[in-house]
Amino acid sequence: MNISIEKKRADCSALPKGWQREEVLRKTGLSAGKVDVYYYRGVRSDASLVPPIRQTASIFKQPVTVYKTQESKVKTDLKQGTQEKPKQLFWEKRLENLTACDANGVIGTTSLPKYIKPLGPFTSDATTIQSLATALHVSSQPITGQTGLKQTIMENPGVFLNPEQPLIASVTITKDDVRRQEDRVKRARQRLREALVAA
Amino acid sequence: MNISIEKKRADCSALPKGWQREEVLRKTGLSAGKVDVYYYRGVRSDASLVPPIRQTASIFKQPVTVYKTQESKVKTDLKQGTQEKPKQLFWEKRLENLTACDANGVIGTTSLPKYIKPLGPFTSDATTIQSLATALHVSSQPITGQTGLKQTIMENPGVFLNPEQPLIASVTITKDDVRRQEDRVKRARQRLREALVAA
DNA sequence: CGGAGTGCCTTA
DNA sequence: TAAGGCACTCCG
Repeated sequence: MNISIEKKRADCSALPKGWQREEVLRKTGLSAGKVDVYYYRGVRSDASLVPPIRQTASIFKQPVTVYKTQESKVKTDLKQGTQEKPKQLFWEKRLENLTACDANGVIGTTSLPKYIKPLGPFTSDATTIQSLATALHVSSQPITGQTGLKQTIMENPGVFLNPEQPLIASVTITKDDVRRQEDRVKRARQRLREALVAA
Repeated sequence: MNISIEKKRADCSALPKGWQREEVLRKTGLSAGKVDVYYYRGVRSDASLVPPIRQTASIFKQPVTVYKTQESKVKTDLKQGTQEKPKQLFWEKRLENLTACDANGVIGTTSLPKYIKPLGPFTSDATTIQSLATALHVSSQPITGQTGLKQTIMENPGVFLNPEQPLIASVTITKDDVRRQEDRVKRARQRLREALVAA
């Protein structure tokens, strides 16, 4: 019995981060036996497309905040193969014009620390923060930012962006940074205590 | 204002008799601007599908034989376009096993003159006669029979049959043929007169 | 109209 | 001559 592999999909070190190479064997016709090569880019983290949301699960007697850690798998079977649906590469685009608000209007605004530099096809700080916050929330690996060459990424972000990192330039957090942040939290807590005593 | 033709349906000399070519412009999507080409075959005369029939029209006080010279136009709108109903190409098939009869059984049988040769996907003389009789009854153009190559037509009658001609090989009726037929009618009338006198 | 899969031209 | 890369067909 003659066994031959008809489809083979794999990472490939020569490719930019997040890309895969697929080889498909032609099975019929004059060109049967030839191989077609296809390149696919892995999906960027899209957990944020199903954001944490308040909804009522019937086993609880009150609303509960739930979130999905991974996309539910929906498959469309076309012929014998399994087809993936197209997905949004720059999911941050969806959140571009959304802001938190209450009855009095928009709640605060945010700004980036000076050592966090936006990098990618978006320019607003809000978009950068969304990207970073999602990475921190979802990623199981260290957050480093984009480590590729800025020029390379900016010329063709669809190809060269590292899909597993947020839209910021490479960044290093030192022990000092951590210590400074701990101090800041400590001071904020102290002020809160004083305010409660004074009230 | 930019006017472009979205649908264009026309005869095409490169096509077999009775076929039309339609070009449809894709208006949206990735392939917008491309053209899909469809081929349609004109309907073969199907007047015989509404055969002459005895029925009562209320303005007459007795049954009257009526017949339709052309199909009544029934349109089914599918989406925004006008869809035609599929029609039977070889309508003779419907009549294949029908014969005239009276209380005593089948009335007579028919046979073809030797110079009328059946040509098409049917073999019985009865079918050939139905086809020929309908053509003589309905057609406004001269009946010549199928003028294409017999082999071509037989290999793919659905494509190469001339829809405006009956299922007989090309035939020529000479002045002599007409004169012989006139003589035959004259003699039959003569015999009828004699029979009536004798009765 | 989209997409998988094949035809076939181009390049070296 | 092989591999790459479009164009195109065909069918859902």
